[in-house]
Amino acid sequence: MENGIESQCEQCIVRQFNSLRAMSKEELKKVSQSKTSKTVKKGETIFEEGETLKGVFCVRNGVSKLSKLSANGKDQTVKLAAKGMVIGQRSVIAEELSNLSATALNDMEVCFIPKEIIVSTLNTNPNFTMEVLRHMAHDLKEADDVIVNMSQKTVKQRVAAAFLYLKNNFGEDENGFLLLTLSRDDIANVVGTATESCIRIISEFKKKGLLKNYGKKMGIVNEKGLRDLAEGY
Amino acid sequence: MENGIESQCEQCIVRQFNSLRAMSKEELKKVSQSKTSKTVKKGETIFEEGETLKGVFCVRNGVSKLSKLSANGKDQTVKLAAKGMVIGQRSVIAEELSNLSATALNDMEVCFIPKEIIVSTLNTNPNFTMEVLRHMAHDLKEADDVIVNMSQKTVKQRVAAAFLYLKNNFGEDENGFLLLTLSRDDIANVVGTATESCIRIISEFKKKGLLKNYGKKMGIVNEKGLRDLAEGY
DNA sequence: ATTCTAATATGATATAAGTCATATTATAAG
DNA sequence: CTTATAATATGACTTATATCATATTAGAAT
Repeated sequence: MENGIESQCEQCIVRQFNSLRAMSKEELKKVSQSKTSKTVKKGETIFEEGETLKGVFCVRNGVSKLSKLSANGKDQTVKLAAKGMVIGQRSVIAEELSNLSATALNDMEVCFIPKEIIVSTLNTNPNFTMEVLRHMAHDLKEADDVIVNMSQKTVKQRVAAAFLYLKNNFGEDENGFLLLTLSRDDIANVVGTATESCIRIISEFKKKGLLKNYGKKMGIVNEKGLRDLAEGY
Repeated sequence: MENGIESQCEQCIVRQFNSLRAMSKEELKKVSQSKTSKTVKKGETIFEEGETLKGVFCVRNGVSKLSKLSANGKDQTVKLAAKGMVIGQRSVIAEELSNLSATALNDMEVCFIPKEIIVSTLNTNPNFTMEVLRHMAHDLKEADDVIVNMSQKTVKQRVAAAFLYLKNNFGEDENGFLLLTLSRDDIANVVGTATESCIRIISEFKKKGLLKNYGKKMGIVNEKGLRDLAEGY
């Protein structure tokens, strides 16, 4: 849709971090031709649980949560997708309805890539297929870890782990504040707890000198302390 | 190792249920030649968390739990692998240490398939690769569901769901008893709860006419009741 | 049978964490 | 600037579930 220099996937830096890097020049050209860029405002959804996806989305900017509504009406965030990640792959590959919703946690720029291109590349380029498979294997391992954390760690440990995760995956600025700013409610949905519990624990962590904040921005003060807390008791 | 008629993978029925069905006749012949069958007694481990797997295991008989030790020393079962399932694939594909341990929940027969054959087939047979990818995509979806259940459902709901899962995946005999008999402790590890809590809830379910037992064998009496319980309140 | 050990059962208690209520503070909208 | 609305904070209370203790029962070993 857009036609700036960034619209050529061949030159897109973001691609280096996902399975698209295993595509050939010609395949990338096709992707470039058929892809559409779009902006998604904070809070808007990219796709919904139960939808049939017509393609995958490559995150160029911003962060999306992948979440699922539970029977009791609460939203559980299963994964956060940052710049460079491709979302919707699983449903396209399995040819199933999406099991997750994708919602922008801040303003985003995403590229939509029609599933036909993904499927045909999977059928013709074994390197690409293997790369996708490796990514999926990695995602599966991470999901296993989340299962164990959910069932075996206390809410306090999970909140501590969540902040370490945010630092490791999204980084911090020169003053030690996390680049990804989430509301308490968003964090609660990642951790799988009530918003009030999340707020209480964050307050406690601030009092204990583990976390700091400057307005909405949160920062880690004592990383080792957080890690100790997240691991054992 | 063994040489009965069953040792020819080409004829093995079990194969129909896993990704090996996408292999060609010649590939299966190679698998037949290099595979080894072995029996694993109840309680023995097939592989341990942190091990480098030299291949994958195809379950011919019995059931294995795939579990991970949490920091507090408790064992969390992430998945149960029944007849026909291939375990260890994820680690072989990602070329990583295994993130899970596999332990026999009853006496098992498994075939070991060296990773070289798996890797070379992945590199040469796109059908096989796609089949493995589809399986992995399915596993990932299931893992997402487990994450949501773990964080959003009560222990009671999860116990109810576990019995429904056992019925759906392992079946029941003519008298309505589950074919897979697990100890309370095993069930507790699947559900992610304390053994005592698990025992208590099962007792309650028996009193309420949801479950029955005959010695160690457990059976579902009121499936709808269990389902209602597992879903909402 | 008899003994030993593991599995199941149940009570008592402590505690983590959810829920409901109500402030207080930010941020957006007019 | 003022008002409205959303986000954060904290208190009070309830409940689910873990933990510790102790029976009871079943299964294995001798």
